[in-house]
Amino acid sequence: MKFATWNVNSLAVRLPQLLDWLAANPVDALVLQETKLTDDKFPTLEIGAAGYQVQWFGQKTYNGVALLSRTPALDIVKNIPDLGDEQARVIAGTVDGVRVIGAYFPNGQAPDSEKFAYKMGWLEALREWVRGELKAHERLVLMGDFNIAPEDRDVYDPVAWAGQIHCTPQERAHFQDLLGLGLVDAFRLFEQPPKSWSWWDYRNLAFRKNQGLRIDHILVSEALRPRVTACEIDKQPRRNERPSDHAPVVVTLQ
DNA sequence: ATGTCACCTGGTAGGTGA
Repeated sequence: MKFATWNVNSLAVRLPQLLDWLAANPVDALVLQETKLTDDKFPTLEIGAAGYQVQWFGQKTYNGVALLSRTPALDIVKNIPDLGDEQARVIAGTVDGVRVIGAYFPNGQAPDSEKFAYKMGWLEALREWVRGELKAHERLVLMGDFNIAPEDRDVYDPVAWAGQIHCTPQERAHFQDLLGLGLVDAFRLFEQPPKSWSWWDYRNLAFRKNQGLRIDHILVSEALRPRVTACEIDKQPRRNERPSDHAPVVVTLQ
């Protein structure tokens, strides 16, 4: 069984690449972030023709998430219950007995900004909601664009990025809080190439120079951990002519 | 290199968010 996450940065632009990727990587479930589509514009027919069920939750211009799966996803939840978030950032469903949560964490802009305060509140609400989800679902996967680089080895220049957005102690503490609920970073269960990133800025020739961050993650519950046999970042789509700035991350389970 | 992309409004450019 394979699950994956990908921030596509506009599904309207990236749909052909998504269909190509799914044809080459027929995962069992895939969560998308930054679809940037209102619900009436979601390409259900094309994704259905590719052999996937899909649940989606979007808004105008910003954010937007989706959950694609081979088998129908059950018990769908959109956004963190009771948070009252106006931004479309979370979609969850149960796929083949696994609770799958796909999330587009707030960017946070800068540590002294209002957007950072929003990010902190959102992270706290997510943690408390996921705590309950784990009680209800022993087999759980939380994946998406976390907009957090958990450790210095997840940053191409940790000195330059120290204290900057994605790398602040507050964000990293929240990441550790999620692990503390009984989740594990699937990527770090395995030996990985050094300088493994999931996002490269469009600017500054960052991809060509491999200057990136690892901010897209797949966390699995303790019950799933023994079943994880691989976790990889697929850089191939980032080499496309008109790529998303993020690469997909894929986890394989027995 | 100060090097981009996607979206909006309101237009043949500027602002925002990432």
